[in-house]
Amino acid sequence: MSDDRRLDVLRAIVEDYVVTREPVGSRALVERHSLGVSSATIRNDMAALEEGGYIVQPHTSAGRVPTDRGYRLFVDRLATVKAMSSPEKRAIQAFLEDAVDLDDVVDRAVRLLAQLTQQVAVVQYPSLRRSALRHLELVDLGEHRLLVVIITDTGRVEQRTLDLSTIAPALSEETVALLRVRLNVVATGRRLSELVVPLGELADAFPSTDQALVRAVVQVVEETLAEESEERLVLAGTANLARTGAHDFTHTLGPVLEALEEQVVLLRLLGEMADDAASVSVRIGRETHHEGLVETSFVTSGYGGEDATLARIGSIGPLRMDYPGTIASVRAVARYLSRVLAG
Amino acid sequence: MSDDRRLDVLRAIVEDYVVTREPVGSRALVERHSLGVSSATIRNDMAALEEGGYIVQPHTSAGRVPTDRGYRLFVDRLATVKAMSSPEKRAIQAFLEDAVDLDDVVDRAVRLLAQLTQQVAVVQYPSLRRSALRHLELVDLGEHRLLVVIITDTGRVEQRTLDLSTIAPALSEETVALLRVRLNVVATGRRLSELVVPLGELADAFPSTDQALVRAVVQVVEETLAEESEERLVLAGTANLARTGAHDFTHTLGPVLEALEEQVVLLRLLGEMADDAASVSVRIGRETHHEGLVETSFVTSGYGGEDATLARIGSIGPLRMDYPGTIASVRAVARYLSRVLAG
DNA sequence: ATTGGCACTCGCCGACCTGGAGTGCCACCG
DNA sequence: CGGTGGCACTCCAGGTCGGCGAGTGCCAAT
Repeated sequence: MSDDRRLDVLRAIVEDYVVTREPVGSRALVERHSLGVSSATIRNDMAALEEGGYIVQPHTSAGRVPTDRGYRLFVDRLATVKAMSSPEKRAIQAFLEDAVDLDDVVDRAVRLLAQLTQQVAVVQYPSLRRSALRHLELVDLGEHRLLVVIITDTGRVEQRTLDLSTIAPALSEETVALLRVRLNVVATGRRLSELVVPLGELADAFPSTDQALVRAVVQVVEETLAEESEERLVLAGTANLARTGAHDFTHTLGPVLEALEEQVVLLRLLGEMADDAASVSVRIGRETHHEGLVETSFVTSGYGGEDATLARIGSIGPLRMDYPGTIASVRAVARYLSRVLAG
Repeated sequence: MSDDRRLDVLRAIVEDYVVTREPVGSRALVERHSLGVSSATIRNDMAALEEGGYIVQPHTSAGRVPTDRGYRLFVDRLATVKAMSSPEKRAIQAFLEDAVDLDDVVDRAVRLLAQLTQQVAVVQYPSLRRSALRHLELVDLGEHRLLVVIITDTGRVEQRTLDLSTIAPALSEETVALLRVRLNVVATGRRLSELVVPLGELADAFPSTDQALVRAVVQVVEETLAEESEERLVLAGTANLARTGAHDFTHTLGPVLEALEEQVVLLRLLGEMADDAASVSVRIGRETHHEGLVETSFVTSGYGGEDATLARIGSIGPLRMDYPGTIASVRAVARYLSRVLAG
């Protein structure tokens, strides 16, 4: 018995089901794919595949539908990745290169991905902790308020204001200038995650009158880096859910939207998938470990450079999505996004 | 014939329909509201209301449903505004006051409004052009790159990087410092919209070698202010559409989501409604002038202080929404949002 | 192992029916 | 003249029924 053919059958089922959205039967299968055997043979294979848990029939006397497990096997062993056409590549690159700042890059990337996949796209802002620091700026706002601005090499800018009325009521221009210089000497060019120790030692180098000030500033910087909540996400293409996936969800669309709004859920997912380094990884159905997303799959990739992944982007769609196409799109956008941020 | 009673009937129809989501008939009406007349009389009134275009019946032998026009009359003349309870007020204020920066305030406000109304909430970022300037900062990033940071009194921070390699290859620390000081002298405390002329004259005060630099910086500032695209929006509660409005839309949910993603559409709407100054205003169905939103209504209010409206917030829900409740929520959030930004 | 054949299962779809809610109208009344 | 009770009429919602067809599982044959 040919094990290969069974896999071919599974592939055919997935491909057909993705297109037609309807359970696919043995007859239709032999007609559309040149499998070289009769429908009865296919039926036997199907029975075996069902035995293995790769497909199910919604009712007796209906065709077969892939299960989570079936899709999993499909993406792991059966899917041949589609290559992007050159014009597509150029369009992607051009579109991203036109961006004016980081917000714009992220915004363009997420819209682009939503457009390409016709699904929901999500882009995570470049991680603060894993970025390298380009500049630290201190601005005296008057009224005992100090603005701390953190600028990373990816162009991300974070700011916090600091109330100094109880710490350093008389804030001199010179102290601020000195602190600015020293902070930058210590910090510039380093990964933010490597900064905690050197920053902690900084206060010692200042006269005792200024130490409280220095410590307060250092603390703000550290807090900003530590804040997980600052792992910001941007979404686009939720409308695609309702459009293309109209008959996939309709009654279960609510939970999906809720899950998408709960950024915590997405952040956890993205975090879990970060293990898989910079390559594309896929979560199918229950693998998302989230109730609202059992009928969806999530394709993600890291971005941000060869060595270290800064953050992730991804595309969320119905279980029966075009996996090869989505994977190709996610990979392409991730790649060009990395390139634009590096350049 | 009592014209007043007809309006009472309309009010009753709207109120019932909002609750039951089903066409309301004459019998049910007399049972639930003490109108003091028989159902036959109500039927006559209903016929008159239908004649006037305030209600329609989906089919013969069905109850009546309010039209856009009916809702309009309801909100204009019949709706008594609900007052927020004191605990609610306090909760709103407390929740908004906990925010750490502008992004956080806006984020909290939009989530809060979505939660209160159980609909989609939208908050527009405080307008740059109408804000006053708190500080302008210039940061030399090295490699001929200059970072321009604009900080407004509402806490909004915009930044742009500027490539100077062709303009001022040798950028001296002193020039930057001088420019920073002079920019702030001219700009601090002014409305950004009043800045164009004074900024334009600034270059003349510099030695000719630096004029190109000054002009470039000024241009960036002006561009940033001019960019309509920087009228940023934040949404929340799209999941509420699918949940509560499940049977209102289902098949028309796609277009609604598309419209919401097209921020241009929302911005136009908010812009149109800005005429109505700081008070709450309502767009019902077709009044939105947008195909995807014909089955929705939009309740908005300006916020940002007594004198000048900085931007708007709003709530979008199905045609048959709780208008008094929504209006109360929008007004309350707008009010406390203004207060928090001012404080 | 593959295949043609065949009996069987079931969901889908249209036809049909009936109950009930709601209307419009009319004749009547205070 | 506005309000009311009554009544005939309409038409949707929901349920039942039966036939069609797609699809299956199994078996005997190759």
